[in-house]
Amino acid sequence: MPELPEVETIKNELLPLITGRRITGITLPWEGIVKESSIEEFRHRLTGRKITDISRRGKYLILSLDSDDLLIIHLKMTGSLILKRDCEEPPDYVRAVIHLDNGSSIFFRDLRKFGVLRLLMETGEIESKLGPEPLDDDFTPKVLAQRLARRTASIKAVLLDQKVVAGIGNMYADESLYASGIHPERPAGSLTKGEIEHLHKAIRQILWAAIGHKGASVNTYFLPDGSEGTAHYFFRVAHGKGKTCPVCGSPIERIAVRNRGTYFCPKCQRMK
DNA sequence: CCCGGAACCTGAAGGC
DNA sequence: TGCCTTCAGGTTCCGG
Repeated sequence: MPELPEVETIKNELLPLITGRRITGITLPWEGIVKESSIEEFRHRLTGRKITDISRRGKYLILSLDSDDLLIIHLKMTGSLILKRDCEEPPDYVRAVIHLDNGSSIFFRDLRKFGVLRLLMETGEIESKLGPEPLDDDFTPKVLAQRLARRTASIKAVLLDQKVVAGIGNMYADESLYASGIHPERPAGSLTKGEIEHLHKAIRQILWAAIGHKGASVNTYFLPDGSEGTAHYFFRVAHGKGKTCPVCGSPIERIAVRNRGTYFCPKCQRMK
């Protein structure tokens, strides 16, 4: 499940390999992956264009083109981008292929077909859906506090809201709440200043560390070369079925918050 | 605006 | 063995 660290890793890995490359064609084994433009228009606007940059905002990947179009990629839950030579065996579940002028292609594989490709002229549409980048310098505890204030929903649900903070998903929400000793069902607006400061620090540390480990390959996430990240080896509660708390030894509990599997230590993360 | 639940999808895993 | 149910969890849509 690609969240901020996984998407950041894909961006970092692809950047030196595809910038400057020209797109020679698009293959769409599943046309439903393209949103908001016709297949013909999509192909036409991409074919022959040069990729000038690749960046990330929240969980979105943004390929900049020399036409000033932006190719917006969202991997949703099971998407990954695999870069392969055209002479190699293609991966399974390929929904789109971006053919490049150096004999390689970017394969968008996505078991569950939730992934999305769309062309935009500017980033306004995705900016309007996203809150601050948690790793930017201007994401301060005060900014987080303002975004949690007066919210009655659980802190877990609010952390998953991309308008509050961009890029946090189920795994890193659980890890951040565990690290800051906050019960996932606490109303977001009830957190104290000290708890918010702790949570803010935990979010940044955990996301930075996960990027250092090139993301967490808990399910269908792979790096563009097909290898796996190792961030999940360092998870303390996320996907912690049958695990025990590394601090107090209590069994990790699983509850559902907004239909999300939520793991926490009932002793270290109290409701108060 | 805020909140929670359903929908979108497909395969793996577990129960019987 | 095989069928059935449940689980996985990012985003959007919809009703309250």
